[in-house]
Amino acid sequence: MKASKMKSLRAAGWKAGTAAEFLGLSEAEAALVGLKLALVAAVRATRQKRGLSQIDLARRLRSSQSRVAKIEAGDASVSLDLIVRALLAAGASRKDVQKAFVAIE
Amino acid sequence: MKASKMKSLRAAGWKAGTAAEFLGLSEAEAALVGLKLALVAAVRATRQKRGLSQIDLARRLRSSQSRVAKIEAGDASVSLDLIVRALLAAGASRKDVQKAFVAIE
DNA sequence: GCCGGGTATGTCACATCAGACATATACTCG
DNA sequence: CGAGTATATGTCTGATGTGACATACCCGGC
Repeated sequence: MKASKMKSLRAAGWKAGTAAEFLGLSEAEAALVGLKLALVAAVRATRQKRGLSQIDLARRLRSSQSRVAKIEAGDASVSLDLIVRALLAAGASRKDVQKAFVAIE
Repeated sequence: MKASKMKSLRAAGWKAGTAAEFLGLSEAEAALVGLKLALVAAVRATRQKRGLSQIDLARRLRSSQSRVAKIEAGDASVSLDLIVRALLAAGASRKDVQKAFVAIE
């Protein structure tokens, strides 16, 4: 999806000044992906630390095992909202979420 | 949406052990809302610090002024993804996002 | 008064995400 | 080997989020 968006933008032949915006955009996309990956790792770590199976977490999340698997796999069809919800449902406190967020290098 | 979900759960007459889960859920919901509000405030602050109008930010985000307004208003129809994207598009660095996240009490 | 830039609010068609299910894979223990 | 448990992957249908547009609401200067 990101790649296709970039392609269409390129194909559109943007005018002066838009190049910087474009670069900024992809930079932002990369940052967002980084955040997601960090949180995703925290979800799995938190879940395992509590000795929960994906099914257990799915129950707490009121979702399904397959969706939990997708969350942890960093599947593109998973939103940041759901990742954070999963992290909280896994038992992470607000503070833990913050730490997970900061645990990016 | 949250309220309706809670209602339907209540109406469903949950079994033993589910009560704690239910409480945990609403707690998580509250934490998520808190995170969103903190980030939303950061979006407006960052945008204004850079002297950008909502229209300017909308352009960078490749979205519309009305959506930016909704983001900053904490509208329920706005996802965490979009809030973070807006924050980044407003010029916030990854570090700034982390700080915004931590700036919750 | 009335413009003008900036912001807020409501609506809608379309895109994306969600939960659920089936199914596949992997690993352990008899 | 088969049975059990945990996780991964693909695909549906319905729910939710999105951009765009119209329009209303401010407020400052003219």
